[in-house]
Amino acid sequence: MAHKESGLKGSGDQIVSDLQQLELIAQVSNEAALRAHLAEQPRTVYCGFDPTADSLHIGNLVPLLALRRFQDYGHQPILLVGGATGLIGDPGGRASERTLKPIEEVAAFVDKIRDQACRFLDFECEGNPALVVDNADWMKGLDVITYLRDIGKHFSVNAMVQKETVKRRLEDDSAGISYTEFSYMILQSYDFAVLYRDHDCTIQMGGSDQWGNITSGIDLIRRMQGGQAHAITYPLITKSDGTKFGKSAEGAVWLDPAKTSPYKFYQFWINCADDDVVRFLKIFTFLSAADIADLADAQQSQPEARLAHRRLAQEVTRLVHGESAVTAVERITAAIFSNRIDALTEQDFAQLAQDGLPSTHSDLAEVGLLTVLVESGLATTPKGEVTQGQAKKLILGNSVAVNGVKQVDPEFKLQADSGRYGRYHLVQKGKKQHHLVVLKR
RNA sequence: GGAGGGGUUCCCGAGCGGUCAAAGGGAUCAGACUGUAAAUCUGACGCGAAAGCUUCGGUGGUUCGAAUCCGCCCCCCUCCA
Repeated sequence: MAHKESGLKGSGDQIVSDLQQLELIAQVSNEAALRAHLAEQPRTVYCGFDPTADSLHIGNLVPLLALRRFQDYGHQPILLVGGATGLIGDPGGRASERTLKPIEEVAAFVDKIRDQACRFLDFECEGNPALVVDNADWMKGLDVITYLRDIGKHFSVNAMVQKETVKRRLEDDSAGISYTEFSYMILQSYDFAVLYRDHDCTIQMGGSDQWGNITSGIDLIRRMQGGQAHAITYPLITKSDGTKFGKSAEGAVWLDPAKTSPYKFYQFWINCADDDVVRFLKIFTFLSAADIADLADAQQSQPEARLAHRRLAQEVTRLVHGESAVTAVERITAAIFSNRIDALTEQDFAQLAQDGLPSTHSDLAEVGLLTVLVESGLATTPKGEVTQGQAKKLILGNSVAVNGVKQVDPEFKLQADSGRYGRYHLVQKGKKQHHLVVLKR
């Protein structure tokens, strides 16, 4: 993903002010020192991503976009994939011990995550091309004696126990922490030290829950190499209603279109709360401060127009899935939420399925509504199972519409000739979930 | 290895021989109101149309009857060694 005009975006420490304005800085090791450091010459910044799943999710966009902002100011970003640390598990941000994943599985995750993350940075540009590294490269060969003598010796358990992430687990009566996870901090610190040594990387960025790990990396660099490094953390993204950010009904919102369709992805953003939209525009888009201020005004003066929401959804979807996905997804959205269903042409229907609206094609000319709800997965219980009972409840609860008409009869059948253009049925559950059923004509 | 405290439905958390499919809260889904928002109110929330069936770490008992009592096993936490 190219994004030229980098490098000349003002003096090197302007990035700090920018991030501050965007509410993207939770803590900084020493602001004055960091600013001086950045202003002096282009620097190298890194952020780590542990392979905990086969895709990144929207929470990972925060550091990814922040790295790109650094790159736009002429600094070099390093993207570290935790092929090794992912095998250990970070105790941070977790109330209890992780289940270790099989080694092969993590290796597969590493590949996917590397590919995904790369799209957000520029690897070709002059001067400060991004770099991807995998900490398995230097951890795999590390033997225990070296680990304990050369690295472990620099860590005081007394200090480690004081770190927030560890402390919380020690104080929790029901959790505790294994030696494995306890050691995570050492590994992450060592990463920083290796990057400092090999790439002159002097800044590490991470979530505010990484603060302890990052600062202990700074300490390690001072002890092993006598160097001075810096830390920047971003706040963990919260939602105004206090629920966890990044979760939708089906769980996390993934960047992988196979796991979260661009349509759902777009819908996630357009559905965010009013109180969050401006903040999200700052964090998840590259819009200028002026544009964001305009959108904020619009949001204030005519909230029902949802201009800010729409722009947010467009921008983020474009960033992650590209321009054509935005077009496709907006076509679906317009059809479903703005137009009337009877205004859709036959081509429109055909296009909906292509654009990524969930759909099924059936060989039958008739199919029961219950069956449709079950097979489409719309009849998901609060627990996450798909059952016929749930389908019936939904129908009886006045929650299901076919081609815009509510159906309250559980025995209702979709028939080809009663559908639009002799085959299309748009089945709707609640206000926001749709499924297109195409029958045999 | 020893002593003590725990493992309950998606999560937290009550229950401690029948009235328990299991209080309460959260999350989730739906309905109403709206703006594809928030807040609020209502309903649903193990499976099943129902009879009924399957749940309270596992297993074997005691009992007419167990999430609740007993034995053994597994796992977690704290302290001691």
